[in-house]
Amino acid sequence: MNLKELSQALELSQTTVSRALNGYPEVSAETRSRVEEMARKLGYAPNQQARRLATGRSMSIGHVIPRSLHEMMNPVFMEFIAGAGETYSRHGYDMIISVVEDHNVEAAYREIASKKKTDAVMVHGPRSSDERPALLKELGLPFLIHGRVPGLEHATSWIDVNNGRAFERATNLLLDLGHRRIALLNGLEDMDFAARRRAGFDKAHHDRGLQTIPELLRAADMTEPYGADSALEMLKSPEPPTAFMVSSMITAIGVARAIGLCGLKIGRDISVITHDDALSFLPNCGDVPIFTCTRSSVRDAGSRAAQLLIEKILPNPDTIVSEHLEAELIIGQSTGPLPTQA
Amino acid sequence: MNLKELSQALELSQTTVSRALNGYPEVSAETRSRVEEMARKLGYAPNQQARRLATGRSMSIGHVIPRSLHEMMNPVFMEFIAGAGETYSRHGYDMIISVVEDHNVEAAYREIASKKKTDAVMVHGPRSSDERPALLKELGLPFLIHGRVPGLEHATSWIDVNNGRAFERATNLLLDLGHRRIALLNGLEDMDFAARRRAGFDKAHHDRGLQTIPELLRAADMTEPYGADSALEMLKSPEPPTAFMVSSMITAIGVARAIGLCGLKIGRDISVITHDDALSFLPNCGDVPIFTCTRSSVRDAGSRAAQLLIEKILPNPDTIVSEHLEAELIIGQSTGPLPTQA
DNA sequence: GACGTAATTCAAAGCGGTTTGGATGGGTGT
DNA sequence: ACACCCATCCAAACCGCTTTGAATTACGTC
Repeated sequence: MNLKELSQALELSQTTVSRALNGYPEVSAETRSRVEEMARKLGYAPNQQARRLATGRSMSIGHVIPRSLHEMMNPVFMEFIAGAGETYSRHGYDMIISVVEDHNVEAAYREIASKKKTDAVMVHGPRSSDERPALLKELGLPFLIHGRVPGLEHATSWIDVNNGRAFERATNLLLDLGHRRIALLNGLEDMDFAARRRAGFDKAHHDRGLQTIPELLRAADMTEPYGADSALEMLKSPEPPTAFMVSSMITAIGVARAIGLCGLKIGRDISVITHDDALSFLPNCGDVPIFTCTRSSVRDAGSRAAQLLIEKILPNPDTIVSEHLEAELIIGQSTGPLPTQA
Repeated sequence: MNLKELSQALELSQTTVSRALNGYPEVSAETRSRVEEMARKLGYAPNQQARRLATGRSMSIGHVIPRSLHEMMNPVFMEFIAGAGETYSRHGYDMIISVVEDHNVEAAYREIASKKKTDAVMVHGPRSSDERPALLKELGLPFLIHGRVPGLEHATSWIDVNNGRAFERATNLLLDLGHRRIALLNGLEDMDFAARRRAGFDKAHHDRGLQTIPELLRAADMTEPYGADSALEMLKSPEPPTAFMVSSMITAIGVARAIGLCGLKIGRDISVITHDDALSFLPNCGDVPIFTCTRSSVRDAGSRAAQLLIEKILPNPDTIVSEHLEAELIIGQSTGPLPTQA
């Protein structure tokens, strides 16, 4: 069932039928309803490909995921996608996802642009120095970044958690509780989000005239064993930390395991604060969550990002929009005052 | 730069240029290379939408994710997607993902079919009674199931881990070690994979004339707190289990936490075997992995599924292919013989 | 009753490719 | 020298929709 057949069944021109269905004003109300009814009866739906060709809009948004990024951010990324996906479909957009090797990212974007595959792209996991914004500008491909690229805060559109502030506040909480040997298990610090968390962590110390402790600072892919192994090693060292700031729930779970293995009790002997992306399969809620955390729903971020892209950037690709999401600081069971030396 | 312009620059017809680029034989080698060179020089790439309209193939595969499924399978799902995505792009296919509310799944498929959005779809997380295969057949949309629908094993194409056998073997291992009070923390048992795991668990018992213990059987969304809360409750009961079979690493981590909270040692006091989907952010490997597990890479499954869909099913939509993936049973640190009563 | 205007409707021209059904021309066999 | 056959290449149709520009009809006005 295509437009031609439908218009013949109605004894109307394709023009009129098309206009009736697409809500153009130059169609009488009566005709429109007649068309709509017939379309429903005959089960007509416009061919997507044809419409795309005719309008020049692909009605889809691209997500290019570098393999390396995916390895690291896997679950977080999926949650973002879920949020974005819902918003896309509400607006009639498709989401197309390309998982590519790192060295093929540029080629992937070029292909999207030259073949006119999508109307815009979402950029994930920006690094402190990231070449994607320049490339996308060159290609004329509208985009929005989940995160920020330093130096391009005012030149690109983005949505980002206020990572610096979140980690500064969390660190201050630990300092207020008396902790002075605080470990930081960060993500890889060439990632912008990790650099900002590190900066917040440092700032909280420096503002009180305190120094961070080099032996207690780590940066790596945020896996569970990373958390466990690092924490184990630190806890067994001559001068162990009394608290941990952790960049991911997954890693924090590893830290908790290590603390248990050392026969210590989390929240009493050792404090832990983690960033919590509010992943659906790792709920950390309730009156008193397991982990004290800085929380910001990455799913909401995805949803909001999609909305900004579709409503602000697509209609006017030169618009620059940016939005900060503040993380909540939520007190759970994993923090407590510095234990007094028994 | 479109085909018309390119052909003018070459002083050839669009037909010839199109054929040269698409590898048709009726073009001389010389002409072909001349065309290819010029195309490269001018940066020509065929417009995706136009090609789709002309060929009638969308060169894309759809994944419709019901919200409920997503909640549950989030990380596993993402890993599958990653595997499939790589295979897709190698074959020139796009992956389009729709996250929809459960009650909109049917509508989503109907839309894909009527608008000709994708050439085929991948079906995720089949339930013991699942209406999607029938719908997709009605719509004439080729598909492959990741998992199986009971009763349709020979009527549909699928790829699936041999869940029954995996859990049967794992349960036997525990029984061999002397365990007689084995808890099962399963996924929701209206999901086919969970039903099969349950069946394997039961079979291992029944084959030895043993009964499973109703109080020790649970089925729920496979979150971390589910594991922790269930295990805690069971361990504190008058007749606690001595071993756990768990359907997901995430849940197993919760179990491990509960064991720690009870002051017990995993592998010595309490044994745990989990299914391990080989998620990249939860590596459970090394010489002696943390968890004894039944392991099957869901990423490989995705990759293989995509391959079957593209290479077997698309060329001939009536083909029925099915493939079993065997899970490895890997001994880690979380299992040991039944402790002798001290 | 002629005329300007607004409200509807339509035929046809794209959009940018692929594919069908010839045309053209050089080489071969007799 | 002639018929015939490939090897190449091309003009035009087609995919199914949107949109431009024009035609038709209806209506109120002077």
